[in-house]
Amino acid sequence: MYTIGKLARATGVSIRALRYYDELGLLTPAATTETGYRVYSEDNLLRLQQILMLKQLGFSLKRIAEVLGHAGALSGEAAWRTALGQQLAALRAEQERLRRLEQLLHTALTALRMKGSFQLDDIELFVRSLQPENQRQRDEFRRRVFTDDERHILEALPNFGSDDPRLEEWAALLRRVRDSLQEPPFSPQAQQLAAELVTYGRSVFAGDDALLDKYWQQIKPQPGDPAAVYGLDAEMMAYIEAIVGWYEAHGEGGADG
Amino acid sequence: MYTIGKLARATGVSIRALRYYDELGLLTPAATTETGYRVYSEDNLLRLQQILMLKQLGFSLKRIAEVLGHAGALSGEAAWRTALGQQLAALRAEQERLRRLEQLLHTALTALRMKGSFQLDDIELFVRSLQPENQRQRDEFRRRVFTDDERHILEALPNFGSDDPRLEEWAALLRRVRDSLQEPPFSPQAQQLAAELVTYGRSVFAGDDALLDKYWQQIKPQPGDPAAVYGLDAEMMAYIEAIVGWYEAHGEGGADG
DNA sequence: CTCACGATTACGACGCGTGAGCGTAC
DNA sequence: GGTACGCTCACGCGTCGTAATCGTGA
Repeated sequence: MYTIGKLARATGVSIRALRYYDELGLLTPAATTETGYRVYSEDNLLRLQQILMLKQLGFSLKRIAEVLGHAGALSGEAAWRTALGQQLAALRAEQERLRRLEQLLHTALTALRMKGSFQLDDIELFVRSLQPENQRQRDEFRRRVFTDDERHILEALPNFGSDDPRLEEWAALLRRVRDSLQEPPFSPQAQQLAAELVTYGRSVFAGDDALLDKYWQQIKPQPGDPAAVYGLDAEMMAYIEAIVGWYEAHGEGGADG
Repeated sequence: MYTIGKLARATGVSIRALRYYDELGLLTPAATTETGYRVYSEDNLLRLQQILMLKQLGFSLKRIAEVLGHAGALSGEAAWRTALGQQLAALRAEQERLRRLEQLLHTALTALRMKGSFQLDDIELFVRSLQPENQRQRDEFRRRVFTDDERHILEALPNFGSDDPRLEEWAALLRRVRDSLQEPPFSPQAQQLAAELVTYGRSVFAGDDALLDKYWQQIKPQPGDPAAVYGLDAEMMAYIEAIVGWYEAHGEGGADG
């Protein structure tokens, strides 16, 4: 027999919590004194320990009440397994949700690095692009247009929701491009950028210039259309083509397409 | 200029939510008519979009109020980066919490398979064993006692918090052992179990019988002491030694240690 | 006059923490 | 008779959904 205070000390549960469990009907004291004091029995202690265990496992009090039942009997192994399995499934779903949130945050940080600010549109674009349906469409498109080897390289491109360090580099690069849109393509600043863009492109496309070109053509939006790849709207792509074109015609590289 | 209903339709936010944001001071309408109608401006719309964006990213309304400030000005890129970074950190912490919860649930399921029920003790044991300090102690102990090669094998043992399918096998096996504790070691049932235990041990210890023995000696608790490895208390281990001993002396195997 | 739209007020959900104000046990 | 313990309200937290009841606009 325990008073509420003793039970609280014995189990580490607060007195308030014990009264709350009583109020919920989750843990009803075995008896009450004439003066209204709650009196807990050993059975109460056992049930409380089951409650605490399920709480540890992330069950809500309501679920605990369902699982333990009014009687307090553990309803048999199969029922336990079902309850635990459901909890596990719910937990996994929540983890999946958080994983997507994390991708979104990475996206936001990258957008911030690219533009110095970001808007709802940026986020919405990514919420959409993370939908399974869009992923499927994109994959299907890639399967039609690219060979297996090519897709292998494309899938290794820095992924927007990740914390791939190359993303930071790419964001910084694109930001400088955006800040240089007024520069004529032949200016030293623009040509410096062109050189860095070419280097970056080579590195992420594993030196496969032809694939880079093919990909570049595929993602080019119509003027005014939204960017197919974040940060690469028609204006930016046109400018990049201009400076890289000049770079390849006159610059140090002077090489292929 | 929008009435509350138009703004709601334009943004997908419920009227109730807009009124709530007003009440919080998070989104105050630009004006109010004499009759009390809220009137929203284009600036209000922009601010609402920022609010929605941050909500997408998992910010609480209170955090949003802090980040956006009373003025509504975005406080500069660095401040944004800080806010997003903090949110990312919080998100990661939450993910880590859920990962541990998942391990706990796996543990509970395994305990259930082993014993047909489980208690707070079972869970507490694992809560403790998942503490970083205990992990460190165990690692240190293993470094003292086992060679690098041996530790390589030990680390590949089925891990309790995982969903390694071998765990299921192990749990089922141990449960049958527990149910057979009354059987004499030479009974066919006990000998069948011994054979399966030996097979299982060989498979998870990559055939290294000597290491299996060494490990077995290390985890053997004093009689009455709690099990060092879940499910392997002194009684169980003594019984397993008895049946496997008989098996190796008289059974089909008839082999080493 | 109607009828969609606006307003305010308040309860509910979750799991208690934290008082306030009072009676009880030792 | 002190004081540690118990009791019952009741607010607060976060984010609205869901009435209920009433006034306004076209």
